[in-house]
Amino acid sequence: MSKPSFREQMLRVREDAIVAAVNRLLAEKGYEAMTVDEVAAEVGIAKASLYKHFPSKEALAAAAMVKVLDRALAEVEALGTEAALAPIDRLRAAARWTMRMQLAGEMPTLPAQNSALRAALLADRGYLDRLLMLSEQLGGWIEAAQAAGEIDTALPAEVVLYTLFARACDPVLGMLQASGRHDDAQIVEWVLRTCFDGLATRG
Amino acid sequence: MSKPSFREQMLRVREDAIVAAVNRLLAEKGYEAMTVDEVAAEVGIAKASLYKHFPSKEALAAAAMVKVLDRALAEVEALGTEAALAPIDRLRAAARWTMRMQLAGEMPTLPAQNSALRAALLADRGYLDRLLMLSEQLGGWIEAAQAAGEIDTALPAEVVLYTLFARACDPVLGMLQASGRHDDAQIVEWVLRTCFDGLATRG
DNA sequence: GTCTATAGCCAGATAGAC
DNA sequence: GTCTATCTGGCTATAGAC
Repeated sequence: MSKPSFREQMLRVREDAIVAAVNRLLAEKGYEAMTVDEVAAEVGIAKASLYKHFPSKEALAAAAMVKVLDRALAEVEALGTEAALAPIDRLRAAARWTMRMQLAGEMPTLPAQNSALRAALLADRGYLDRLLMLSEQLGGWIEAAQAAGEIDTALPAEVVLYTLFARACDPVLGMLQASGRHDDAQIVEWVLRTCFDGLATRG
Repeated sequence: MSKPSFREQMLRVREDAIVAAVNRLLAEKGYEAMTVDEVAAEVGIAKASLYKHFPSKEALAAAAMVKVLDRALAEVEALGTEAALAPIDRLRAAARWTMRMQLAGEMPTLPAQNSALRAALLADRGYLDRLLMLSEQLGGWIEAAQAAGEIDTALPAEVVLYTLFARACDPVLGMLQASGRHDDAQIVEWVLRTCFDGLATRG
């Protein structure tokens, strides 16, 4: 590996800024409502310059989604090294991380079933590879948690996995935050509780 | 009340057809991705004719949302008359109904935080009135369920209410349906279980 | 690689005949 | 009220100078 030149570093920094802006806008308004003009304005460059870095709006969004998955994979890897955690507590910690991300305005919502973005992501090898890797990591924890009697064995691992992905975009977080009556930490704990313990009384 | 004329009946039937088409398209692709041309094509009339019935795309969507709330209110009213049901079972039945609606492709997704539709709905008295009425009905059941020890009292009623609304649009249902490996009834029961009983083992 | 300016397209909304 | 045809604006994407 040769040391990257100054120009290459600048390029990388700029592209990171672009991806960060896209990520924020995706989280705020979703793919369809986000415009390339807004992205350019937020980064502070001309729209044409964006297209020198990314060939299309879809590629822009895909890069942001890949970055989110990379962050999630890093988080999961870090959780995996904490030997003291029970499998269900790893899952809980991962879910807590996604919820904090969402409240911070940095978690793009899942693409709707029939979105132009969805088609682009399904054709993106980098995205699919990371999604698969994350699914396998979490799937391993889910099976371990079920084997340890921590997760309901009446639920297929697939259902548990999808539920965790969906909770990363749970609109309940935003609704509670919008009400302005609660702080973020409290909101996260409530939603985590509904996710893992359910609405019904435990007894 | 005078008997409606034939013309008025035809008008009503046509507008019902329009609202039904909008409802289906909203459920399928969401507000931003739905086009007025598609609505017109599905109803089988010219786009300009649509605008004789509804002044804008937003009004079109709002009418569909109002209709959904009316159906939900009717369902809730019917559940309220079944004296044998415990409060939590009323809530469960209401949630089951929304999930079946979603799997049938008839439940529009909640408008995103920053959507043009959201602003229109917040300015629509008919929508807000119905939403409030539904919230009060469900809120009453939630408090009764908590008083009876059926719903976790560590959760504010507000959190429970928002969670039930959010589960009406839970993407997990669509993901499981898309996998094609399970039938709708099974999917509903799994998601209901995750909602009320949580992912963690009970016992 | 950055910019300004604009092409090309598509969707919401409207005009005007019938 | 229905239609065909069109207007208008905004959005993705590109041309071309520097």
